[in-house]
Amino acid sequence: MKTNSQNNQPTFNKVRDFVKSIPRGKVCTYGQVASHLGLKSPRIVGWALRGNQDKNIPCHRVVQKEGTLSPSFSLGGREEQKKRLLIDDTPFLSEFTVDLSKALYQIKKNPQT
DNA sequence: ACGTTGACTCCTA
DNA sequence: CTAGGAGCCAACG
Repeated sequence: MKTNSQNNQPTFNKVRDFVKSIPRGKVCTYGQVASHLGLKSPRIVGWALRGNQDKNIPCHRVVQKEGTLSPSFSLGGREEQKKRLLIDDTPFLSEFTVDLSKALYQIKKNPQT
C-alpha cells in the first residue's frame, strides 16, 4: 500500500519535481532531465514516470531526444500525449514529433544565481 | 546477489 | 525509414 506512498524516493522525487516544473508549451528530453538531475541513465527518468504516471505530473512534456513522443505513453498512448501537447500550445513538426527548436525547455543550472 | 524488464540513447548496415 | 546490437541503471521477483 501505499498509504500515501509518495514516499520521497530519491529518483522518483527528483524526476517528478522537475517534470512538474516544466512550463506550458515546453518539452524536455529524457537525456536532459537525467543529466540535469544527475541521473546516470535516461532510462531512469522514463522508468520513474512510468511507475508513477501521476496526473499531477505533465509527463506528456517529456519526449525523446529527437522530440518524438514515447511509443508507450500510458493514459491513452501517443494520441493522448500529442493532444495534451497541443493543448499546451506546443509546436509540432509531424504527427508525433515536437519542434525542439522552439519547444525545448532549456534547463538552467543556476537560474539567477 | 541474479535475471528480467523498461516511457532511452548510440552505433552500424 | 527499419532492424539488430550494445551500454546504461533502478526496481521487482
